[in-house]
Amino acid sequence: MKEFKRYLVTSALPYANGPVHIGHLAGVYIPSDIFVRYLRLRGRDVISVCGSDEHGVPITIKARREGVSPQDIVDKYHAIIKSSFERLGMSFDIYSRTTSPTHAVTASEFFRTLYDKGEFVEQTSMQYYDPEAKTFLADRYITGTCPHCQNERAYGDQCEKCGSTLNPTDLINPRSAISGSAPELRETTHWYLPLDKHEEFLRRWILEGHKEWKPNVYGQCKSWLDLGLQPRAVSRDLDWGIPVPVEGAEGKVLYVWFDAPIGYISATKDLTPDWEKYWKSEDTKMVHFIGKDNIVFHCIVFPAMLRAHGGYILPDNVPANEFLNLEGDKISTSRNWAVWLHEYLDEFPGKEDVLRYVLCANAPESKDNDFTWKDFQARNNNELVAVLGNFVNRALVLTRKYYDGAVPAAGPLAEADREMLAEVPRIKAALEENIENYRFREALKEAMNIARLGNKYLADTEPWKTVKSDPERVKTILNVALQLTASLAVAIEPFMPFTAAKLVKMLGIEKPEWDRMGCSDLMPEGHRIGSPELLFEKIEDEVIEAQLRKLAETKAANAAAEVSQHAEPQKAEVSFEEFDKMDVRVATVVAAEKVAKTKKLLRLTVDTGIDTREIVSGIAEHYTPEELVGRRVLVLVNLAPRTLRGIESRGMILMAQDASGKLSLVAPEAPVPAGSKIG
RNA sequence: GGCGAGAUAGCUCAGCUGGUUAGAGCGCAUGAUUCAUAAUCAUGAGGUCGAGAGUUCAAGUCUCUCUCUCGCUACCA
Repeated sequence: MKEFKRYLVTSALPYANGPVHIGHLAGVYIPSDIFVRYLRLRGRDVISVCGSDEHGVPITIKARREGVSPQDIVDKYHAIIKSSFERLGMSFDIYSRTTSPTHAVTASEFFRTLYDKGEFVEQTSMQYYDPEAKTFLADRYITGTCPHCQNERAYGDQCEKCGSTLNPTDLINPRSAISGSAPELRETTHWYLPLDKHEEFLRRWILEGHKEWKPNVYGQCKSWLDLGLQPRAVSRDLDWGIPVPVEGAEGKVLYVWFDAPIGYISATKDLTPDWEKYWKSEDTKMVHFIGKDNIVFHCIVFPAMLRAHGGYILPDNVPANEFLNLEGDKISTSRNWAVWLHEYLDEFPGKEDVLRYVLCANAPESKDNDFTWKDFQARNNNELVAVLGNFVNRALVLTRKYYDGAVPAAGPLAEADREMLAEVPRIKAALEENIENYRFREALKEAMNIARLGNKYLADTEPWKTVKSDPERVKTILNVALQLTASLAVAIEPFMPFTAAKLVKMLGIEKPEWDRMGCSDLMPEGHRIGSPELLFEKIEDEVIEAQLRKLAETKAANAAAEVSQHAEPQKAEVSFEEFDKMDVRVATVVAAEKVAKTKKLLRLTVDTGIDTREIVSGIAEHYTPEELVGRRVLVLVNLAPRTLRGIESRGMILMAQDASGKLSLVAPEAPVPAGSKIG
């Protein structure tokens, strides 16, 4: 096992086009904060860096939509994210941003170094250009009609209605989102990082050198490597971002995914002049905390960048988590299906640790998980209140009652006392083992075990009874119980820093060092404890119901929005002659089969009354071949033939589509023979 | 279609390189208890470990096939 002298912990840079929600917290920030708080408690040399990711196209689009500048957008969300992190007790050593001056220099120099070393490939391609706005258009800036579902508001990279992934040139009737004019194809040159050149190295480094990475991370990397790596563009034609530091590259900026991870480096530079010690010494352990959507960038692209640059260390581990769902549905910023951190902090003042606890206890460490308000309530009431809060309260109240708040002296230890005290070092070891291997939910369980065992210890020794028969014995019991509360204060600190601080204050001691956990002199004899307060309070049903109502309202609003959104405006008027050109017929499906190696395509043989012909239709996700045979359908028979997957498709089956994209056959109400005309 | 991850008690999850009656927390039932925020403690019920086949003296754990969920990727009206 390699010995490291210091740690560099990075947490995924939140994208500054919206606030942070519980999914981000459970996946990235809570685990990261537990890890660094633990390392600090152990006296390790550790720095934790993070910051807002503020470049990229989505921010410019949001700015345009709201009629403000991209800078306004990132200023707004950077402030919200930064302050909500602070309020949650995130203990970054620095929370920076990628619009900082340091970052501009760092990212620029990084690019230039790779450029000068010849680590890039230059490639010219045809891209849409807006002649009116005099700018190349990013994929997202081009709208047009989706060739698949005819949605007229599809984007150049994706149709949000049918979910298809598109290229800008796929769009029918493309338009610039900036000026509305028709874009033209022009040549543009970009720089590409030839990942294929680093493939062999990455393969060895990850697949052979890091078998200990989490299965989801390792598997995802293997999947990418086995597919074969392709050169990846690192520049974009855009006016928001870090300019490409090359002569003649005016109007080009670094691709956001190139500059974002460099943000970790710039943040470190802003934090300490000693930054190179953390980034360039082999005895530094670098750990990237991210969500599963970032695996490829942190395990493949960024390491390739660092290696191409030279002089930098690579991550020792990338403990990516899976996703957290909310009440059974995927969290979505655009659909407002989320519990927003800043809203939670306002609505649940003083309950920062409850959220931290629940999100850690239920973190999606090995698979996607679900956050429910009912579970949130149950964990608070049955675990935090009943187990942790209750144990501390019992110990402190008894001490006040019997000894007026002064720690009693321990007499000779009985078997039960020794057994109890011996548990703590065992728990301490388990905590260390689990945290250092990124198993935070298991670690949290161990920390809670101190309180659990404490409750059992009190139930077994029954000081409230013994006090009448053997008051001397009770002194020992409560002394032991108080030592436990002090150990507890250290053990829970990485997970629940606010509660730990409150507990330390109630005990009237300094925060004990990690290695003193389990000692039996943490609470010295005669020391006066402070006044007991409750660490946690019950959360009533009404509070949970209110949150559920809020989500129900969101759901209703989304449904309403979807309906209005999809009642698309009427298309341009057509003459009767134009309409009459369409030849729509009733036809009967005589045969149907799946097109091999496709997910959506069916090859249909239909009797149109005119002839029997083949039509390829993308409805395999909505209809099975069996249920189609014999069905009457409407077919546009004089549509120009098109060849799909080597099959000539002659005509189009008419389908109705609902808001969710579900397709439904359209057929005459009464049986009408094949070949009947529609019109 | 290809690839990856997951599928274990009502719920959320542990189960390392295959080895005695499959574990934990919560929930549930019963009992005990009252120092404590009706909190706690004990006991118990509850699982053909997604389905099927195979390897083995022995499989939740290895192999193959299949099903479902999530993700990546390809193809696509």
